[in-house]
Amino acid sequence: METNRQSRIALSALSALAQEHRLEVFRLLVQAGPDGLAAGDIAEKLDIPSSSLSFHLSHLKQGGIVEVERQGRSIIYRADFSAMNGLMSYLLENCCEGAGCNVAVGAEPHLEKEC
Amino acid sequence: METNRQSRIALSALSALAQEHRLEVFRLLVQAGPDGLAAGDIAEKLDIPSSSLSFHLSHLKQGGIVEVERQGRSIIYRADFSAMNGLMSYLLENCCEGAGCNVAVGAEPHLEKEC
DNA sequence: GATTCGTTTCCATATTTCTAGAAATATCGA
DNA sequence: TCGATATTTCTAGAAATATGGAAACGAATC
Repeated sequence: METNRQSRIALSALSALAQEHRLEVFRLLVQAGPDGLAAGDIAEKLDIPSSSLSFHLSHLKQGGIVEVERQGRSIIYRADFSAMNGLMSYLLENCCEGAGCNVAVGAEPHLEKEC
Repeated sequence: METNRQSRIALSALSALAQEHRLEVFRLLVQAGPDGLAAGDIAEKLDIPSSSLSFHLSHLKQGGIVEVERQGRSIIYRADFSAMNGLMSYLLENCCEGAGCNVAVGAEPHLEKEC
């Protein structure tokens, strides 16, 4: 089984997102945008015990899809959009064997692409 | 914890992808395009025992990211690109609180979007 | 209707992941 | 330095997931 670097990265990003709490956290961070959110704010908004949240945040960090920065006593988490791009590219790599197919691909309906 | 329909769908798609074998299978199907691949072909290409592969294929089907069709004795699997679009939209919903931010989003570098 | 082929289901086992309280760590203000 | 605040690490038990051989199944062929 070939487990190259790229697939390990994609796998850890996907595993990071594939959990109820973490998916909620990530979407919250997407919505928060560049300002991000402190761990405590996330815990409060989603009503998750801090130790559980910390477990999940470290998964998201490990998965490379959030960025972390200490700010005083707080620790700020931010969604990493470029990692999302990378993940998508990997998933759709060599789509349709490079044949000029008409499969719609993109984040929004109007973002279609021949691949 | 709000577990609505959309988040359950996204979660099952993500869990489907978040496994080494299944990620490989999905990418193989993406590359195969609209023709898809028979279960046996996948098993052979990836060298996975048929019972294990069947377990994983049913996960991918359950996750809604592949389509299935019987064709004679074979069972053909195909990547479901529209499900991928839906997943992406959900993940990036209300990005940056609707503020005109400049976060790059899309499957490929040139597919950027203000969200 | 018996046989072969492709695939799935069943099963027990092995492994991974999740949970949250308690304790530890780091930062700040008085 | 002390106390309050914010967060992480440690822990072990519970729950979920992965594995692959054997048996069962359905569709085609003889």
